[in-house]
Amino acid sequence: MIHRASQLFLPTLRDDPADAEAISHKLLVRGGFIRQVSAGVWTFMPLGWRVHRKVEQIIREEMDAIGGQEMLMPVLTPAELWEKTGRLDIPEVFHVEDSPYILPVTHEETVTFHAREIQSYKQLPQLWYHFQTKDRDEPRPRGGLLRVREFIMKDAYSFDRDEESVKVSFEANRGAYKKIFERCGIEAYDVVAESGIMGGKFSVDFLAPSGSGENVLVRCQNGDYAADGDIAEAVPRVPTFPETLVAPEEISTPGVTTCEALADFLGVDIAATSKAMPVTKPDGSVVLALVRGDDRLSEMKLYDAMPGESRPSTDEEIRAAFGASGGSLGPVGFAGEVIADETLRDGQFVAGANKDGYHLRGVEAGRDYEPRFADLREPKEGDRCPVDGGTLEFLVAVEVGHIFNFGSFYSKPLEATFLDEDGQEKPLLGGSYGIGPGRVMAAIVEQHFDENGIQWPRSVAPYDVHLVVLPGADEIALEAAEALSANGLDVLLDDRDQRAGEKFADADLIGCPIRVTAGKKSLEDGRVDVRDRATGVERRLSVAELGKEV
RNA sequence: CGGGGCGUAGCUCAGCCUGGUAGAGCGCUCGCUUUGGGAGCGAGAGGAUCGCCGGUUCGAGUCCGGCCGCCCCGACCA
Repeated sequence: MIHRASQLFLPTLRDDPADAEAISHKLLVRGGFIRQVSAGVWTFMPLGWRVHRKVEQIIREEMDAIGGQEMLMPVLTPAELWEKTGRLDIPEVFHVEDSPYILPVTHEETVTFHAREIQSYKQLPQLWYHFQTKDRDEPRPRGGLLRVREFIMKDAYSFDRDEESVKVSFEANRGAYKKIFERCGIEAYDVVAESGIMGGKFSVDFLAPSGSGENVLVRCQNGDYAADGDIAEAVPRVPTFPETLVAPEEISTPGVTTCEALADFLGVDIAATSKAMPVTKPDGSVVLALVRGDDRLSEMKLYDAMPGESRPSTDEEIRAAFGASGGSLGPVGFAGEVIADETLRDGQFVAGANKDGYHLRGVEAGRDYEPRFADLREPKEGDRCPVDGGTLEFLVAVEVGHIFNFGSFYSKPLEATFLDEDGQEKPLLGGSYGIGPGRVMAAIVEQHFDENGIQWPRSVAPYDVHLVVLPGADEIALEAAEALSANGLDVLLDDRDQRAGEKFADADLIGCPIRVTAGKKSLEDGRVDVRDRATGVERRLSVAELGKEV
């Protein structure tokens, strides 16, 4: 197939758009792939839509390969369904004014509505999917296609009879996702996602390292460990402890309220200090979370250690519970519960004395206070791999896929049950598996570009070949285009009346994997120049060779 | 929702501090010369109620107030 650039709606831009920061945002806009309509709301222009559809097709093939059945569920969804599952109050849900409908963020309710037609274990398992628009009133769209308010998602849903079967479905989808990302040319890691907030259900994220993104991927340089930065377990360095004391010793630390200042003031390793973070539970009780002075408290992990709605304590609550202000708080003498990070299990630390302007040296867990231990710290640069002690890398990443085991969360309220072999009526066990092709596009660009533009992997490129026609070479260019097209390749024939430099610049920007140039040199020797976009390697081939070799 | 920034031509921006009748480059049209990495010369068209509303002033793109939109950081994120 041949498309003439002179007839396409393909507005490329010489300058970066003023409001773009992320590479993928800049290049996709400049290359004429996408345009913004309003914050987080985007149009895919002809070129962008071609890429989107290629990504879709890869996803479709891999879903079909594991037995997925494509269907299409509507966007408009009765709010009633969501009322039953308790998701109507999710703030991101768009409500349609003066109507009983909502615009859903995903389709679990709708798919479970249909799953009610499953009657017997004999019909299980099922795997259904569709590509459909999702609307989410995101508080903050950002980064071009990286986070948007409306997008097309491939969401798949599995239904199974028991946990064992759920596992099989889940792993099948995980495998399909790996193939999808591989085929799209994306380096992605499947990592266990934060599960605490979802009440123990299991989910896996696929994180693609990227120049910009909202997630942090923690990865061992030896390749044996990868995790979401929110919940990664990493091995912190061992502190240098001062001389051991038989009992805590009070010291005056006037005006010292941060661990950094404390370590400086006392001349001790900051890792040998402890940091107290009081939180208040719904019943009003104050719990003290304790981490090492050089660590940050992970809210996610604290939630895991102490489920329920807690929040940082107010100044008044702190004063009442400790008799001191923030900056001088510590576990010794505190009457409430203390949850201490594992790093505080051994050794003696400097802690707040619960007396403004004073700290205690030589505070030891188990001797001076009785904590409950938990993993509470945020992993950080310099930590070691929990598997082999190797160096950990912290990479900004984009979440390109999320697979989720939700059990009977939806089937129970929506009464989607089946009759099992033992004659018992049981709720279907579900899983959901999402990928946003638009975000995948952005991630591909984030991983494949240079200073001149995008370098699409062949599998998703808008066209296989960008054929640059220079003056006088129209005839041989057309022959070349037809030879390539006859070979099953999609050709962008740049027949615009523009200078060579501009055409080359556009070709680099748009990023088709192969560029063919027909120009003066072709007229001399009857051949064309074939250049690989990614490597820059160029060779001269006859039209006949083109058909065979490209 | 908190913090910061921005809003002037299709695009990228200057002008605002210090108020006085709106600018540049790119783009667009035509011609000639050029033509293998964003050309040169000439001619030309069109183009911004300076985001909106209000205020101050003889006079507001410029100063003041309010609002809206967009971007970035944070919070949030099925």
